[in-house]
Amino acid sequence: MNELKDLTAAEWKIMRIVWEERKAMTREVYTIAMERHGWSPATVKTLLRRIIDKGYLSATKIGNGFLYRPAKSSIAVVGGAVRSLLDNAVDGTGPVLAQLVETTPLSQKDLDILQNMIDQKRKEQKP
Amino acid sequence: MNELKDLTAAEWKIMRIVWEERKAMTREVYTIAMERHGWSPATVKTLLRRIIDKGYLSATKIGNGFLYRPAKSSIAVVGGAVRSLLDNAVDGTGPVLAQLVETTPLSQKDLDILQNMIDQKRKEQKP
DNA sequence: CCAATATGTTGACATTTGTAAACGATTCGT
DNA sequence: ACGAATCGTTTACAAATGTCAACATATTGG
Repeated sequence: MNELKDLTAAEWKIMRIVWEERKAMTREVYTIAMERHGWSPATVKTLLRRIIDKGYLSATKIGNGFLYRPAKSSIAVVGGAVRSLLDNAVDGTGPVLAQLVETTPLSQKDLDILQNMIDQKRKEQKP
Repeated sequence: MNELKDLTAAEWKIMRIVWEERKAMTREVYTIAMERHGWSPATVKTLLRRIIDKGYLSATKIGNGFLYRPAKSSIAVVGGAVRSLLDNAVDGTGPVLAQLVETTPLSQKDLDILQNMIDQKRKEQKP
């Protein structure tokens, strides 16, 4: 319902940290962001606030500050972003997905999952 | 070699038009952009110049103006953008790809292409 | 050849994004 | 209870992006 504004490049990096930690306080986030991107605590604080505003993180007050947790799974958000990019694929999503599968390292298990997904899709299409 | 700067949202829309037309002059592009997004010719001109600067379009002078053509295929550019997004998928690319296949409408042909890609991947993995 | 038309270029301006310091409120250690 | 450490909030500012008008120039129809 709520129109989610897209994440910016810097915001993605912060989201990734929170997704990895599953939940984290400001301190945790900016410690990691410091090592990983050399960002100052102030920068991280600003980004966290903006992400909250966009609705990708939820925060609950704990003691001094907040505990942040993802408002949506990374699969959902990344998947959504990718899907919106795929709309730019003039030659169709098929070829792009193929190129992706081709150039991405996938485990045997990943391949099985994809295989199943495709088989199922096929059935649904022939009722 | 040349570090391509990312396209912005508005630039993607212009690129899509040129990819569709395969080649086009300014007039063509902004006529379509006008219908599709309500953009003024001036806006389109600016965007075209910026995209040229970023290296996603090449232009050859023809008569009064320029003939633009994509410097790279949409599959390559879109694929690249998607791959870079997938790096944000904490849970692994496998699940995201699965979710994508699941939620994207795919033609029978698309499914075949994917099927092939997967079969091939499997072979490569069992030497 | 000249007026009408179409193009590229330049300049502009509001908004968003990247990056961060400073300040005031809050909490914690002792 | 009080000073030290921490947090969130406010403010700032340069760069990038979204949008576009004006102008000088090139092209073309008559």
